[in-house]
Amino acid sequence: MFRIQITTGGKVPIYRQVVDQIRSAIAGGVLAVGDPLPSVRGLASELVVNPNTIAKAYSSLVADGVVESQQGRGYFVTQHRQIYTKRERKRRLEETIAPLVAEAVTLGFGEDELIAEIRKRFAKMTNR
Amino acid sequence: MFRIQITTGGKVPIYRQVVDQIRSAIAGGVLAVGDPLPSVRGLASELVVNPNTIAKAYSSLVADGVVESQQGRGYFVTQHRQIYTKRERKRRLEETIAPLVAEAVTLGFGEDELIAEIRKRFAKMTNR
Amino acid sequence: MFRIQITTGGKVPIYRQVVDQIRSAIAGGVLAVGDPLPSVRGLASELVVNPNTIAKAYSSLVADGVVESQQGRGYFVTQHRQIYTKRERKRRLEETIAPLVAEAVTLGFGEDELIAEIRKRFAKMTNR
Amino acid sequence: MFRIQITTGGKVPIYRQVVDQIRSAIAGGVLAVGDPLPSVRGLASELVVNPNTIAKAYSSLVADGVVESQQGRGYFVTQHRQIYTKRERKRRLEETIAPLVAEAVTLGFGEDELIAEIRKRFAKMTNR
DNA sequence: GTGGTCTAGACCACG
DNA sequence: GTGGTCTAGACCACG
Repeated sequence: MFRIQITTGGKVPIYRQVVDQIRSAIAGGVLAVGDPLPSVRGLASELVVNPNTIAKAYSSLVADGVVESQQGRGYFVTQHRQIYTKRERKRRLEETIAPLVAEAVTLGFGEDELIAEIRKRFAKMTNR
Repeated sequence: MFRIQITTGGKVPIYRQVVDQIRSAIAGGVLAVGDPLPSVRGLASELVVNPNTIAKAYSSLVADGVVESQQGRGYFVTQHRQIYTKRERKRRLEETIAPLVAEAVTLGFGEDELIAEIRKRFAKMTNR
Repeated sequence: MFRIQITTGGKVPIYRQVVDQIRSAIAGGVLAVGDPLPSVRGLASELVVNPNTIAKAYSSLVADGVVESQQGRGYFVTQHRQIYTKRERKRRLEETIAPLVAEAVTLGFGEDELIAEIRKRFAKMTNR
Repeated sequence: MFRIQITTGGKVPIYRQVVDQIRSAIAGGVLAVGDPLPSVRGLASELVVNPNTIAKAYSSLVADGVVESQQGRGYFVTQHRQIYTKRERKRRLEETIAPLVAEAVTLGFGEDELIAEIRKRFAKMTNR
């Protein structure tokens, strides 16, 4: 079953977490084309956050063409198209990796430990 | 020679970029224990940013125990002590990993591709 | 009710006074887990100082893990986790004790007098 | 024997450490009235600090009437007089204690642990 | 309304 | 010359 989980108090804003997790769910096949998203109010009350926050996340997904709004029925997953060129995707990935590796080394973790933690994170994502 | 480069207009704040790059330089051995950091004012004028922004970055490095400030002399790389508990270090690593994995998946990268990129990053760091 | 009071013109910086008083309030139970801190702007205008000064104080409390910032909502007292290693905690305590003892001796107080005053301070904290 | 020890990288400036330790030595009887202080240059080279820093510390002691300069011979301990009223001394002590106790509690130390550390600090001072 | 980042600039302490 | 603190004020992101 598809569940969104957020953490508060960290640096990542709630709406970003919602966006990222829905994208991940689509990319991972947990949400298929045509599937409905949870309702804005339902999800907001479940996560105990402001409905505006969920609405903002969904709007951002609509703007990116990942989901569409059907008047009065809710939000649904659309065909997800790759937007960036391969080169651009790689550049963005490398840009994100560099600070992570620096942080991990600062915290005293080695290459293999970091990778083990990343595999755990992936496992957690697909299990959900 | 050790140079810091920043990009403005993106979502990563300037002070964060400075922190990340100095951490990378230390992790990669470009900056060794006892080495001075560029002076706050010098770096600020070189990067054309406000000295307060650099001061904020340096303070954050001091809080993590990787550099220290010597009254009236400047900032220096310290002998790296582990100051956080194992639990806290793990919490921080997970907090950093979660958004990265979400971003990678959003960009269409799978687990193995991400890990390959991370290994490349480690290799690049130690080669230099 | 919880009030912060500062003095200017002394050697203790304003942001330090704010940090110390909030710590005392938490240590003494005046502020409990989950309680909000005064808003940055609200406290700044109440104390007639710049909001940046309060923000600096609050950031320092976040770094020590005693409060957390919730995006767009404010700062809240967290469940207190021990984030530093035993060695680091001891190092910090010694660093704080050394100047205190020097000051006490300079003021003409002996070991037992100082300790009596410290016990009084603890008693005052828990009584409130 | 009388030895001054300083730590760099902390928040307490070097000249303050020198001043405090000399005052403590006098208060503790390690330095008696008429005893000479180490020479400015000698102490500076021993501590590997700028001679101006030592000169500044000694000037501050002269200004407070704790030591006196004898032209061409050096600095000597004079009769130390209490400057503050009892009430003022106590007020200053309490002012210093409050943040220490808050810090100790934040770090997870209890009353007895803090006091044990303070006794250790006193022991270290008199042994030296 | 809440915090987060940044600039421009001042004044001071320390070495 | 070096960092440390603080002000005044702007603009933006988040909820």
